[in-house]
Amino acid sequence: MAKGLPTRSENYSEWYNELVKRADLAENSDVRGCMIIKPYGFSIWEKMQRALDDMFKETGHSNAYFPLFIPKSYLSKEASHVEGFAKECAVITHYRLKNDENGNGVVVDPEAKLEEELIVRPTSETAIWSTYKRWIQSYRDLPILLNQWANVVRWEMRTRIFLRTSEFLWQEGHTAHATKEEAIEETSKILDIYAKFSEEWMGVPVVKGSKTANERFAGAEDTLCIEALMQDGKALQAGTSHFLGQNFAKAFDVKFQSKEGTLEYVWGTSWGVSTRLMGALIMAHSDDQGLVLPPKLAPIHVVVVPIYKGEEQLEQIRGIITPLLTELKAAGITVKFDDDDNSRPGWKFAEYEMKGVPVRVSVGMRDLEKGQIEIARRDNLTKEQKPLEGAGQYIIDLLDKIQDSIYKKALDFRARNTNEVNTWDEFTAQIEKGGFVSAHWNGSSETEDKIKELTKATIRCIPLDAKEEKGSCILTGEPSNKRVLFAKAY
RNA sequence: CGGGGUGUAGCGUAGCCCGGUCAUCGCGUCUGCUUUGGGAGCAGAAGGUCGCAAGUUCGAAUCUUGCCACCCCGACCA
Repeated sequence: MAKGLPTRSENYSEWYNELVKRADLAENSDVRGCMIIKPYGFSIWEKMQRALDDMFKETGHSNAYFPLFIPKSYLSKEASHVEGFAKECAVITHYRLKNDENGNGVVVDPEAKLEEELIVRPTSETAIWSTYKRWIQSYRDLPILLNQWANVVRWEMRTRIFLRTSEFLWQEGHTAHATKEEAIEETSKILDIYAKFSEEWMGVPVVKGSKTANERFAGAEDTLCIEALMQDGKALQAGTSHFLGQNFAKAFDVKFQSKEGTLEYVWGTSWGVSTRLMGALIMAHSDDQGLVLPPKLAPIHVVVVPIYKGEEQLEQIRGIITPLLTELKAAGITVKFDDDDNSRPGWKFAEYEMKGVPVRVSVGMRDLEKGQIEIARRDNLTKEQKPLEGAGQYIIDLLDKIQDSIYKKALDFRARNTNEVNTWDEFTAQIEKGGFVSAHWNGSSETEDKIKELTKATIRCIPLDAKEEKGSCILTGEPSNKRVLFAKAY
């Protein structure tokens, strides 16, 4: 009989891997570094997509689709972009296989070598800007606000399911603007959408900030990000929004004629969140019993488990519970009545806890006699008896309460695990303990590198709301005027 | 690409040192009956090129060599 998970305190990463499998979210594929997202896991991703997509549409963006393959030469047009991605690109060199003459299956046909090799997109800036060159001539063509939902490939050396896979799913927004100000505004507008989504839908509090030069996107002038804190005290970059300046416009020669008649380079942004969010969701809330899902992203909100002996009792329960199911469904709540006779209630309880179903209702003959049902919350594992009368509204309200309470719990966790330090000794000790460490820094990449080398911690971001404060750099003692957020990161 | 480790049924494993009824056990699966308020019990059944290849031997899961795959630790990353 399948029993519990490894606990988080025992072995956090084993707990995570096991949970992903046992909750039916995903599994590793036969291709190294790639994952098979299973139906239950994918339906969570679909809910994420839907919510984000709606927000993008509300802010004037449209979806489009660009090809998986990018001519190799495109990548090299923007210097720092190539440098950032060249080391992790899958390359298409041939377009045909043939039967091996020695009968060993199929082999690459050497006759079918491509004139120009193609790369599998690690991101689409180059494909998109080479297109924008054709689409943009005048200020009237601007802005262009596009998004695409796609898969990308980055040939990672070490992979973790959802957190870092060689192929992952994401959305990438690519916008083009006439002015610098407008592009910068777009960058922060998107960051706000990401933060709102993370907090209100995923129940994961995030810090909005900007990246240091070291952590910036290859080809960006400025990278904004949302950073979340996982239960093991490590930080996770959950989304990024880049101000590209005119870098890609210059690389791809994208100019427009302004109202005044001058010819100017276009300003750009790009932004994305990926299936990594699934990892954030899992690690932010789940416990040793399994997954804990915020109701807004749960594929099943409520599961009803009948407890019965024989067909007759089952039908009796079904009859009495049906109005409740109907009421909940009418309120847009996804309910599953689990009348599978092959597994027993105890097994079902454990199984739905593993899968993170927010609310479980169980009903047996004892309850029917008293006109009540048992309602159990996944997030805090409490259960209570409630009269069947009025249970529908109670559950509807409960789901909101759970959504809220999951967020508050994560917020509280982050507050307890965010610490200000002022000396190097405090710093190293606190980094060792985990969590966000807020400290002064002299602003140089060399110092950041040195700190990383010594402690494995990186600057997750310079928080947007960082207040002016005189201090001295944690490593060098040089003056600094604001604190930045350090952590060990995924 | 460096350093370490592991490959035996769908999954997890014993056996390997010391070659010979050793292919073990648990879970899962299938059939039947009894069960059903926190991961059911009994009885029966199916399921394996012991990672691949070559070698040593009368005989190889076990010894030798080569190859492959995966995992962990490092360098790189959303």
